[in-house]
Amino acid sequence: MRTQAVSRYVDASPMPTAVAARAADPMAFDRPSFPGVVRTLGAGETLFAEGDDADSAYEVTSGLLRVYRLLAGGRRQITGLLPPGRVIGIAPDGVRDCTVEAATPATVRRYRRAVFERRLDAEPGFARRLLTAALEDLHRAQEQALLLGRKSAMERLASFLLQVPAMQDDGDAIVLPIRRADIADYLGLTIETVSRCFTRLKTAGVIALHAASSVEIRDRDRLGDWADGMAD
Amino acid sequence: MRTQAVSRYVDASPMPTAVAARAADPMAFDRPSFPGVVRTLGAGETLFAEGDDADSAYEVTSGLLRVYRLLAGGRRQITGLLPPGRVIGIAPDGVRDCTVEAATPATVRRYRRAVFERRLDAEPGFARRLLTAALEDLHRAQEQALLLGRKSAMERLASFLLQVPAMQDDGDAIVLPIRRADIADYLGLTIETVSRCFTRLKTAGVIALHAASSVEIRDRDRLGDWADGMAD
DNA sequence: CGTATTGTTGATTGCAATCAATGAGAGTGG
DNA sequence: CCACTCTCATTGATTGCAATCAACAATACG
Repeated sequence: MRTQAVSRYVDASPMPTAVAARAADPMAFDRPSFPGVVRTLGAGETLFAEGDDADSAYEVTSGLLRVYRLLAGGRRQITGLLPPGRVIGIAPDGVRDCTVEAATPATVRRYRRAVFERRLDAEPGFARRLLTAALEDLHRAQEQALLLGRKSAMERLASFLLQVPAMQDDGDAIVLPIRRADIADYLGLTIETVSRCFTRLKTAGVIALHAASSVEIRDRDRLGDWADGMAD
Repeated sequence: MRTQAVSRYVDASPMPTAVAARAADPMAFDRPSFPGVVRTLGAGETLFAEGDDADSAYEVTSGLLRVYRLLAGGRRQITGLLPPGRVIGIAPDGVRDCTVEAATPATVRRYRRAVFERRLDAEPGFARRLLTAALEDLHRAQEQALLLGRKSAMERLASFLLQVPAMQDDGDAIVLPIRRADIADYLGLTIETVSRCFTRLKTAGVIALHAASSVEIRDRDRLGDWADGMAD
């Protein structure tokens, strides 16, 4: 039952089940010989900030982190929304180049620089796995550049909704774990524009909005058309 | 002499001297045991295209490559401009996710997948160097996202001019190896807007335009102010 | 020297930002 | 349980920046 799935999310965990499952492995850094220390973050809590000394890397184990950079006048660009399984904070030069906060209540496993280095030397293939992960991040960054540089507001939101399956409950019912402000800053828009685009998609019958944070994708194909600028 | 430096660029190589120097090493993949095959590209020539099978990686050895993605309606977003020393094309999944062309006449060294793999296994630390390079790319991508998502046209162009030292002749005389169309597609703008911004910076006395491709930075600090939105 | 390509400038339009209220929940305390 | 408040989201009116449309200028090139 869809409703049940949603309430399960609300009751127990900040992330839908699909994500909890993903959290179980993909990267799975934790090893007895290279222990990660679990840290719990409340919503909005900062993991680290731009300019800080970087002496650890982190793997997201639950919740959602937001990575961002700030500009004069308080302008913010969110460059990443990290679901469980993603790694953040490897900084060869020792200084943080972005700020990371919990967008929802979250947990991470922390790996101290020394432990990380030791493992890079001891475990052949570890650097390679990290390389693959970094290249995936790079691909996502490229995708975001395309979105920010060349897509209209409607295309941005539609692309976003299609790309969020990371936080998706199956059955096309999505519970967005983040607020309009985060979506706006991720898409390079304002909250008003994001809201208007939601309304337009709803009016077009492509999505249903049960609550501000509960979106149901009614017609995935047509949403894809919006994302590609093939609809109007 | 400044003029000499510029003419040296025009006469001999598509890249100014500073870059030729950089080309000598930073990454320096070439090893007798892991040979890279040199390939020469004419201006506009394609190295590989989105969707192609990926069986090689490349190191830029001269010139400038442009990395881009396309959207419906011919919209193009350039996600990277690669000077000598940069590596492109490592694709664990075997499929190209972007197109790479020579923005100027260029040369690259090609490393076949098999050679690359062999080296990853044989040379400890190679994967780590690649990881560091990928993380640097990631940082640049983040910077670009900030620019595309939150900066005004003037801020974008000013940031671009300050960040191009990769192609810079010392003495603040820059010969831009690329056309307005490339700058526009890199900055998420149109050529008209780029042109207007150049004119405004020139009128403000911050830069001088000797020719369309020859820009001289007259006041680096004030250009920095423009880049940060602190000028008007 | 003529043609093609690239760059600049001007006029106008249009999309998203900004400014300004209003509405909808969630949590609190009476 | 119901005001009350606080935060977040939606909607409306207007502005403003950059895109588009349209000439025109400059440079490269055969």
